[in-house]
Amino acid sequence: MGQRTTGRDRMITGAMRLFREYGVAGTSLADVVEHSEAPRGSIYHYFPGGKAQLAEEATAHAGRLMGATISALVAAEGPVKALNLVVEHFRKDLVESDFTAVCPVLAGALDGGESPAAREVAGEAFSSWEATLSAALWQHGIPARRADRMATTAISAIEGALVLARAQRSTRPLDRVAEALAEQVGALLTASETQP
Amino acid sequence: MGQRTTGRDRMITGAMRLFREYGVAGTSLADVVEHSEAPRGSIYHYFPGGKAQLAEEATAHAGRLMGATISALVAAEGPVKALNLVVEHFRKDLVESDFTAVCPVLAGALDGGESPAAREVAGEAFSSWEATLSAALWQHGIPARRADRMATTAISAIEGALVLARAQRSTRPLDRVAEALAEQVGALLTASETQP
Amino acid sequence: MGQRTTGRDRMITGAMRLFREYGVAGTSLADVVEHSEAPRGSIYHYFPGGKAQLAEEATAHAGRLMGATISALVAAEGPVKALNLVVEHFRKDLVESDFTAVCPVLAGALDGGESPAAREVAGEAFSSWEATLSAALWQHGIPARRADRMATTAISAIEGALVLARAQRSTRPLDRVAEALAEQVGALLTASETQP
Amino acid sequence: MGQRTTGRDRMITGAMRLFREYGVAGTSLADVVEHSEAPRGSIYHYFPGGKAQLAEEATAHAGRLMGATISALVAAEGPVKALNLVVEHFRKDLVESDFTAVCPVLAGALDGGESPAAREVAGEAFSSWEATLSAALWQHGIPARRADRMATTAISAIEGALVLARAQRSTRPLDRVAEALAEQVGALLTASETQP
DNA sequence: ACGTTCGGGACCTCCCGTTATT
DNA sequence: AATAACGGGAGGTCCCGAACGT
Repeated sequence: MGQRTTGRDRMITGAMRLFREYGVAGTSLADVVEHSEAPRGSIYHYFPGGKAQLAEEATAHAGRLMGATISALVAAEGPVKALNLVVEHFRKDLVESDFTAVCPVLAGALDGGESPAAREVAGEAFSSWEATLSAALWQHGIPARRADRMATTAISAIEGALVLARAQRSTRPLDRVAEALAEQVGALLTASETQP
Repeated sequence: MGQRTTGRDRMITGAMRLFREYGVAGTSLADVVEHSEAPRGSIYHYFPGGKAQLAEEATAHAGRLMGATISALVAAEGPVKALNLVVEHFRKDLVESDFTAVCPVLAGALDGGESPAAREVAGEAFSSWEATLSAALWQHGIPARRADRMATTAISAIEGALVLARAQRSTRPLDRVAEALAEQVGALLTASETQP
Repeated sequence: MGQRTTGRDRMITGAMRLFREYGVAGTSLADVVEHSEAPRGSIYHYFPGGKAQLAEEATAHAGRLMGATISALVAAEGPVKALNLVVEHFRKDLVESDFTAVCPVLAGALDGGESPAAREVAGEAFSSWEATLSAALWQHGIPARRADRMATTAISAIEGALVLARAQRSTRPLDRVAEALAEQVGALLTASETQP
Repeated sequence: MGQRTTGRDRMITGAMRLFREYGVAGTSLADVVEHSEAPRGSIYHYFPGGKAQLAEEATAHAGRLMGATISALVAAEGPVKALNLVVEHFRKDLVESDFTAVCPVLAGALDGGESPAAREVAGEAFSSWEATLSAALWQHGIPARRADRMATTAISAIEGALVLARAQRSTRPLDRVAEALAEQVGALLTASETQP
């Protein structure tokens, strides 16, 4: 804490921001150093693994960030409201970037062969999100199997809606998915309360 | 009729195949010509717009293909089974490619600035799929607003599940989403039947 | 006479126009067919020798055109006024093209190895112009040796002034050369009259 | 001091040498790196502006070089002999290159749109040469207006004669222009001495 | 340690010439 | 005969990784 932002950190966050807009393959290291205001030659010093390592760490970082957010939100607000706020978070980034920024973890997941590790950590991030969400649903009385299905579907639908929203340059997919998820999760919750 | 596959066609399908595995930016035109067994120098002849045009046409082609499939399936099998078969279709490609191939339209939607047109046609493809699905749901008695939500959510969830499945190297996300969609759509349909 | 302009002619004149602005190497055959409104595939039919032949013929054509102009002018107006009108001619093209068009023959002379023939015909064109001018000066009483020097210098100075004018985006070099030539040739003529 | 020739310098001088023989458009960067024995990938490092910047710097370098030569010669030898030596200089390069090498600044001036900056610096180089020469003539008593005319004409005639000499594969145009310029400038000087 | 300078390679563009059509 | 479809090849851009100097 209180740790000043080092060049390495700036590179990771800068890369994250670029990856979610242009993808990993669509982002050059020159772009990263420019948007990070970091010296050109430092990248190999900080990331001996090169672009692959940078992609991996940026994906992992983004995965942890969003994972922490989800955990905090479900604990504080419950799963229904948490999902809404997560969607809200992505929608904000999307709109502010003029419908280009999707999700850095999605970018890592779709990296084409350059960084198998990035794909792997993306998978782990998604798994973690699913687990957090499923656990919260289960704690609200939803059977485990059904909670797993709902959690995976929610994460998938949000990530997918981001892609649709980017393509259509509209928040409509995101809005609709948010409504549908709220309705479906709400239905599951009321059902679990009436038959304990 | 009986029109033999021309170099141009082979390039589009080859590009489609590569784009869904490596993304647009992650695919080089050299790769395309190699996998298409098409002449190196003909790209510019067939696609004066270069890679951007190729990405646009490949995305459009994939969008129309899947659109036609969805239309046929919902007409023949009804929305619930249609969704299951669509998932089946994507799952097959995914597994056969060792968990790398997602959806060409998704690749076009995420193309980073190189081809705005590809993103646009991806958006149109998604819209068309949503419309087809929503119409089918509406014809089965589901209110329009709810049908729209469900259609968008279904497409989003499937596309998103593909990304999760690729990242986790597992069909589990796809399976779970398929089950959840079947359940949710089924619930809507039975509800609409009981209150005509 | 009355001969309609054929595709071949349009190509030569179009090439001439482009060569004097962008040079031979800087002009693509695609540009030529575009500015000539001639079909793409015709170029090899009309000019089996390809770009080299086109450059040669365009240079030759331009050389003959200007040669005829010089001949006519010196015959009708005498060498002093003829030189002025020749400069006038080049200046008009230069200004109308926003200081880009120099002389097609100069372009042919500077063609880099692509077409040795173009360089050769450029040399012949220059020789012809020099001869015409020298003969005219001699006929006005100037000694042969001095007439040759003057003719070569005049042609050289005009061609060089075109380059300077293009680089400086100004007609000043052309204007100064015109004045200097008029003065020098005038001096030679008056000198020859006084001591026959 | 004693600074060894770096890759960048070798590239500029190599480019200069090629440009004056094949023109800017007729010279490929591959040729430059080959004749410079410089690494292939360093071009963009040394010249971020690419070929345009290389053309600009090569033209500027050549312009300064010849400008310094002219200055030194007129100071040491006077304008008449200076012009003769300048011609000598160009003639040497021309003959040694088997009548292909003209003047790098002329090449920059004729660059077709690829590098507007090269054309501009060529214009400045010519202006500088003109100014130096005109000043020298004025210092020898020739009226300013006439000195300007003579200077511009001399530069133009030499540059033009180079083109004629290249086209005709002969030094004759250069020789004639040298004689004519010597005669004309000599006449002006004697005239200015007799009427102080 | 840290950062600049440098090197090979591969990307996309597109040009020129030839081969099939009409 | 005249044109369009097509092929190989090279050009310029620029990227990523390593070597060097500070």
